[in-house]
Amino acid sequence: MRDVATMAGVGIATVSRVVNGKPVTPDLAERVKRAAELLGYRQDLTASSLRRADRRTHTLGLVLEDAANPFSAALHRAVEDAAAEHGMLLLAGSTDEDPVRERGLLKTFAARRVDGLIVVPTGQNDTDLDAARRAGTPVVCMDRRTTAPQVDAVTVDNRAGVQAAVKRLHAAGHRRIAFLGDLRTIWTAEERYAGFVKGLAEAGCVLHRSLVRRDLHGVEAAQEATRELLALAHAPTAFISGQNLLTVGARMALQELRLQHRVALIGFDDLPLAGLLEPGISVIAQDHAAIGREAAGLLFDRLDGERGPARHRVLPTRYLARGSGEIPAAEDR
Amino acid sequence: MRDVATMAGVGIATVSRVVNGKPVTPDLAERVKRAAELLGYRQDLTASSLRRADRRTHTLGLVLEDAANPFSAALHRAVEDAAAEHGMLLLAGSTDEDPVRERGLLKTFAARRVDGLIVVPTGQNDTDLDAARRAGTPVVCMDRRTTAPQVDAVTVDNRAGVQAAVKRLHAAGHRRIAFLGDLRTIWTAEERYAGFVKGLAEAGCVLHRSLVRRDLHGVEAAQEATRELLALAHAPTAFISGQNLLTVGARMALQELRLQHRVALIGFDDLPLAGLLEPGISVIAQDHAAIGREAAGLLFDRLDGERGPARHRVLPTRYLARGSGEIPAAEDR
DNA sequence: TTGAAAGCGCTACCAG
DNA sequence: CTGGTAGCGCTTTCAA
Repeated sequence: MRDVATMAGVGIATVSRVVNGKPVTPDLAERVKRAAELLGYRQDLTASSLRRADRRTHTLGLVLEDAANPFSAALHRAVEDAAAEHGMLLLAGSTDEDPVRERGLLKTFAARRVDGLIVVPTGQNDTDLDAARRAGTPVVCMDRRTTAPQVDAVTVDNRAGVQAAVKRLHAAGHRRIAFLGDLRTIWTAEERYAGFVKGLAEAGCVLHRSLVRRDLHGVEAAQEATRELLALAHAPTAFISGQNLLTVGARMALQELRLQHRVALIGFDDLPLAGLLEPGISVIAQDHAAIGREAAGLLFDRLDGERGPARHRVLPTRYLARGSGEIPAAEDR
Repeated sequence: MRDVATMAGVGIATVSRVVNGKPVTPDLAERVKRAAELLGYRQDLTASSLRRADRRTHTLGLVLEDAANPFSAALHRAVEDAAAEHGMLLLAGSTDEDPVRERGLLKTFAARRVDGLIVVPTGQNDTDLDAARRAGTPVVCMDRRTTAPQVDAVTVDNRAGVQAAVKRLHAAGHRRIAFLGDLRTIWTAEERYAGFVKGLAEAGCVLHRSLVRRDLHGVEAAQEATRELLALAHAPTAFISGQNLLTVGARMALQELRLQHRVALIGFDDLPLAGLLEPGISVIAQDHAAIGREAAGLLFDRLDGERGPARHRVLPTRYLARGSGEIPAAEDR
């Protein structure tokens, strides 16, 4: 920049003004631009934000469960688009539900002075989230809640979604409904299970503890659990799966045993291609784009100075009937 | 940091040494740490990299086609893991195949002084990639090649993959094979088409221009094209689809017409759940993790000082027979 | 081993 | 409107 100033025969401050589009005599501006071009000048945003009064880096930190999971990917893209509208870029990282990794990400994001954080929290690090916020970095939780104060969250109505699904299954005659749940440390896993319990209770249906399998993580765990449940003397006639990979595992087990047309299955969160299966997988779908957009919105509020207590936006789920959730209970069994 | 120094009664340089783990008398180090703790000191990596001799930001720029696409997501995660091993973080953005967006991303990544770039290039910005490299930022292309010099690339053997698929279909009696291709600006789309042409030629099979549909982008375009092809007087008995979303669209059209068991389909790139469909979708699969890992490896080489000409790593594809590619040609038609 | 001081590239302030 | 100058938080000489 100094070189550009020298070459253009102007002060260094003028170059800065030109680069930042502040009012400068056209003649000078032209000279500066030419010099910048000739010298191959490249603006340095890191130095700029260091000196700038607001110290903004125009960077957001995004903490996901696993960037490779289609669910996380959809959130990522939604946040990216919202961020781009505000001229912000995303630093992203995956936790794999490991609080140590989460902590590491939060720390390095903080050290890089991100303007804000959007986090899918593991649920075992609430103090770190609070610490980040106290240090001046607004934090918004996405997909899950947290207990940290002044940390906003946007989630879907997990309980209501599962509850409605249970009612449907009950109405179709199912009395032995199994539940597959993700790690109990995950907020949504607990919420969805709560919805399951509530749904059964409202339907006046018995909750068979032997048909509940929680703390399952990943396709294979669900597949194995489903196999085991189906081998039971009084096997379930329907399954509710609390996460997308678990749904895949459950369906794989069902197809292994050629039971996909006889045993009902409703999954939480949609899957690509779910509609092309025979029968299609019925799901409790969430609007990923809306979740990400809303989370970004809450964050930008905070960046604009909002100082109130934690806000919690709850988005509705939508049931997509594709067949697997519409299988009636077999007469006997 | 100055405050910490004052409080600990040491020089500011000593605090820097402690923070960076350089040798300091244990007694002093202890005092510094305590002061830092008390004052809630948080390291500022942006300022640090500004002053540091190597000027490294420990940040990589990742330019994807669409962060929400499972393919991009898998690459993202693979690169993230490799980056994390080297203590690097990822700035990521999507181009949607728009060279203007790509250019914008490259520019802002450069302004943020990323240490290196891993790019899935739109193919319409090769000069910008070269410009980045000339400015001192090593660039590696992932999934696609580029003509820019000294820009490494890691791709799969697209031609060989499609070629082998064509041969399989031909051996199964297919003589009217359709091809669905993505935007022709995309390098892989052209390569895959080249493989299609070569495969037909080697099999001594006629290339029916009317069965080739290129420049398709997204599920719906492929669905519509597939419908049209199937409505032809001499409809194809088999389809090869050159991209994952196109495969989905093709399969949707096939199922609409209940032809999924009669018309063969082979897709390029695997899809989640593809194995659960009836029939399963046979695909030419690529190892996303390997692609990402390899790309990161090439980049770290460059960061370690490698100055040679562009290197191009070609990874093999693997054919996954799941049924849809094993459907023989109907006797008549 | 330590501390003082210079300065990374930039913006903010102030005097002209 | 413009240029000089101070200084963002840090690392790196360099001398003690």
